[in-house]
Amino acid sequence: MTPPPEGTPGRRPGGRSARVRAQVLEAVRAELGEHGYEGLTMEAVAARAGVHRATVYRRWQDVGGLLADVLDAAGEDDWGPPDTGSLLGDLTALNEEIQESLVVQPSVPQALMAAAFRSARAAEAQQRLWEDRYARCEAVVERAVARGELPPDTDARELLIAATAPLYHQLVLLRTPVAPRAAVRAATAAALAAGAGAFGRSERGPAGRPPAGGRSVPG
Amino acid sequence: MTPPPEGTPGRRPGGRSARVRAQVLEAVRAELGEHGYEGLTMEAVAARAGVHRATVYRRWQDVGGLLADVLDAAGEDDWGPPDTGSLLGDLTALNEEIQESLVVQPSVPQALMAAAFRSARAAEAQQRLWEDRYARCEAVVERAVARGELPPDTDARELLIAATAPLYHQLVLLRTPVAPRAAVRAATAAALAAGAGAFGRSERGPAGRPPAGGRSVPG
DNA sequence: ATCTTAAAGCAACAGTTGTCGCATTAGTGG
DNA sequence: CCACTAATGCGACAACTGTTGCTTTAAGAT
Repeated sequence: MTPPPEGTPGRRPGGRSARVRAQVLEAVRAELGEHGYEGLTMEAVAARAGVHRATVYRRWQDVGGLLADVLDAAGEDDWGPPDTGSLLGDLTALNEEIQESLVVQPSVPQALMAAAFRSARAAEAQQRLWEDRYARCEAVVERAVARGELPPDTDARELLIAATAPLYHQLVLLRTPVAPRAAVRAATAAALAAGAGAFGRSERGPAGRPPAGGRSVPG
Repeated sequence: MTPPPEGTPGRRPGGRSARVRAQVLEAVRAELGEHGYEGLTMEAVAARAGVHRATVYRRWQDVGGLLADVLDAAGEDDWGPPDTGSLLGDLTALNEEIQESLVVQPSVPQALMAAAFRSARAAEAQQRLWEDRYARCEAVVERAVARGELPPDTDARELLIAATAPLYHQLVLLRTPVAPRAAVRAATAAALAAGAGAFGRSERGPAGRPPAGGRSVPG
């Protein structure tokens, strides 16, 4: 979050302010990568950024503010979901990406989730990021529907959550090591349920129609 | 966690120590209920328990230690999963319990999960609690298998995680309001996938019936 | 170039947090 | 009832955290 709204007249988005912001955000990421969330202090960030403590406090208030800014910056990339040609392939690849980002130690995403518990501002930023990511992933479902792999009234969000939630649950909440094939397993289960109409938008459960096309599982 | 192992000779588990512990743990729960996790300070807990600050620091070290003790105490109850007579009913009822405990504000379970991010000791205690709860829930799957609702080689833990993860994901991580029928939806999807053999312990995916339609995925 | 003024630097300060040595209390065993 | 000592109470203290007023720097405009 850039405290001074960038467009306001009288502001100075150029030169130093921008430089300081970049230095500080970079320092935050570096500290997160080295010491994780617990090790993240305003003091260390300021020192690493080569900036005075008071400056960091004034612009970002607290650790939550710093992370909120990092989160917002993270949402500005051009990430898109994998496109492998099949629903199961897409979901599996997506899960593998998720798994990879969560198992590295220390994991920046993990740290950001932790931060969301401590700071309301970080929580809001985190929510925006989730929303953005899941929205982009809806393309996966739309393609599957277009291919005839899924019923047209499939609730994309619900399917995506069902597919990805187990990995987050185990790696973030349960903190359990996951089996190597966990990504495929979760993707398979979700795809299977979706094919059977479990995520139809109509209030009725699994539709009466037979699961359309698509092999349900790889070899 | 009770720092002095209860059985050690020379210790004094009776009278005052036990009383102080009870007062402090009760104070922690009360503070959690009133101010949530962020509002939980050693100072406030000590004051509420009518105990000196130094005592709390000495016995529990930090906030994480306090919550670890609360978590361990929580695992000593006689909770068991619902038994409704069907797999879908059990999973749905379970999800509704979960949902209920997570939506009340402030939610003690949420606070405990938040704590697990901050303190290694709390994280370990949390892990023990999860393990205990999921282990107890395996009864649900065993009953379903006995009824013939599920293939005998169903991996109970995987099924349970698939069924419950979406709710945790939305309520804890995404912090999104969930549809009233979310509990049933997630339970249905998991039960459906499980019935099709998606959680079989053999390495092959869904077993039993051939993939419906048999059409190959374009790609 | 020069002026104006956001924004950063600086240092002193108050509030909070965690630690420590010592005095006091109260279980426990004789 | 008494002696022993683990555990708590107490208060002083250092370290850390965040705030504030003032000074200095440098971006942007004339």
